[in-house]
Amino acid sequence: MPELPEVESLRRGLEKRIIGQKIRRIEVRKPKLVSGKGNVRAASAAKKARFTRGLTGQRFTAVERRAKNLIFRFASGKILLVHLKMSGQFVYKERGRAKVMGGHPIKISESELPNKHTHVIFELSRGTLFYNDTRMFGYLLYYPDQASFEKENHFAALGVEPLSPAFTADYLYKALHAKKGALKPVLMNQGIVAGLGNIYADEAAFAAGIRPGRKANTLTRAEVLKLHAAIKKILPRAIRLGGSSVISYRLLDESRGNYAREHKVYNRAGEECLICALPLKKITVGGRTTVYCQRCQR
DNA sequence: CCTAACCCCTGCTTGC
DNA sequence: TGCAAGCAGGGGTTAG
Repeated sequence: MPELPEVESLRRGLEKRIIGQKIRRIEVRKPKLVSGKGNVRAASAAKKARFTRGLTGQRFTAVERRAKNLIFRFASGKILLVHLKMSGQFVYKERGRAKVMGGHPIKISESELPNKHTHVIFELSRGTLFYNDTRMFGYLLYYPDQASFEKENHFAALGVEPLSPAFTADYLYKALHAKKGALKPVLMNQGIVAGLGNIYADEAAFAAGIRPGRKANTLTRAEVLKLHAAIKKILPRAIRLGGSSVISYRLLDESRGNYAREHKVYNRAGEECLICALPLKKITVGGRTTVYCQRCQR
């Protein structure tokens, strides 16, 4: 489940590989994924044609990230917005043999693509970009220009970027104290902090020594400071390691991110707490599987 | 104003 | 061993 560090890692890989390249051909195998919300089957064919026509021949100029969204910009001003949701992934394969780019040899994948989970294929100048998505919750949205992108205002409900200066301990304190519910749903609320998901919410809560189920408005100033510092420390570390590869998340070259091996609680229910050795407890908070240490987290 | 439930979808896990 | 039901999960939407 790609969260901010995974999407950011992917963004960096995409930036390195595809900027400057042109889209030669597009094959949309699952029109639903490029049809936006409220899609009716009848509208899908038209949306697919619009998507394909609109982006064929376009040259990539930038790859940006907002929360867990990827924003591809083109020389013409056109825009492609992608959300990977649960299982979306991009894989890029350079045509021909491995060659050195940016000082690193490109890893040639062993897997065969396209496969049954490949829903959109972008043939680029020098290679092929595959969009795979097992659960098909993800989507790719095409905007003909900046104006239409802004008009749709897809990011209207998003809160601050946790790695931006706007995300201060004070901001977090106020947000937490404005809520009556548990801590974890607040951390995962994209309208408050944009980009945290199940993994990093649990990891941050552990690092701060706070139970995910604690009422958000009972956190002290000191606790919020620790939580804020934990988020500011964990996310860059995870990005540096390429994110957490659990389930289907892979980097652009299909390699795995290395942050999963540093998880202290996520996916470790029943295993020993790395601090006190007590078995980690698994509960549900806000409808999400949650793991924490009953002794180290208060 | 909030929270809980539902939904989208497939693959893995569990239980019989 | 096989199969069906259950579950997971981001996040938008709907119901309560």
